[in-house]
Amino acid sequence: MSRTPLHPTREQIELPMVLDCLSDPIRLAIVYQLAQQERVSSELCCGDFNGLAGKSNLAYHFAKLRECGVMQTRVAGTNRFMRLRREDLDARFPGLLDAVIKSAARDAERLQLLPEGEVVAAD
Amino acid sequence: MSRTPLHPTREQIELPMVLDCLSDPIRLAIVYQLAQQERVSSELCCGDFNGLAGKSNLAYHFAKLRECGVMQTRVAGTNRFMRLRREDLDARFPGLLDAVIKSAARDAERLQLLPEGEVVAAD
DNA sequence: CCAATAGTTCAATAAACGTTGAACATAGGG
DNA sequence: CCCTATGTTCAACGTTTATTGAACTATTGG
Repeated sequence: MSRTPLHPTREQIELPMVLDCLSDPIRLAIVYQLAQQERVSSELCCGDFNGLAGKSNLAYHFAKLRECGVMQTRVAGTNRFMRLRREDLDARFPGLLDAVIKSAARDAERLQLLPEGEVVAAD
Repeated sequence: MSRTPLHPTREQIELPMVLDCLSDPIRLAIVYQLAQQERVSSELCCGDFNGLAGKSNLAYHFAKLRECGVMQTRVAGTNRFMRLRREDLDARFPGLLDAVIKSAARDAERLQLLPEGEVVAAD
């Protein structure tokens, strides 16, 4: 349980897999929160998403996001820190991630993107 | 079988549904071919996609693309003509469709986007 | 060393999905 | 009016998916 898990190389990232990842509401919320976090260039760990679903369900979605190349996991002690693979995604699919995040942000309430009554500063 | 089928309004189009639509290789290929056709501002009918899958399978995917608001179907005689709902999609999710189409175009071979050995002129 | 914390893995379940072929509906041409 | 071409609908199927709780692993702090 200790080694950092496997991630696909940039070239192995496939468009349909990424779109499928982003099409799930829970995974979209995870990605959205990771994107918010990019602004302060820091990472989030599993526990930060506990509002979205149960632990084992989250682990399932994390694995999918990892396997599809959407995010990266770094192991540190008992924590896993994750971040978007922004560079790789932008290189493979220019403009895609931004379009998805922006579209999601517009529909944030409808999509229940934030766990509790969290508020995000406007751009 | 004669009336033009139901389509969601622009506002009813949901991001996760659209992403899910585009995440299926056959549907992505359909959308890709429709996007190519936009250049000559004309439509395609069901038969034009026969290279991608069997008829009933295609009908299934067409229905999904319609229900999710990705494309529109117009009935004319024994034919159904379809086109992308470009304006609606661009209004709801700016830049998304273009990013997907462009990314798909880059990986056209890998994704087997064109039925037979078809060739598309470069941009 | 023990207990608590942080996550993963596994097995089980129900629902959704993609694919198939057969039957059906409709319109148009001889 | 029939025959054909074009698509849709339906039932069946096997597969994949998301979700759950329980068991497990690993690390840290006392």
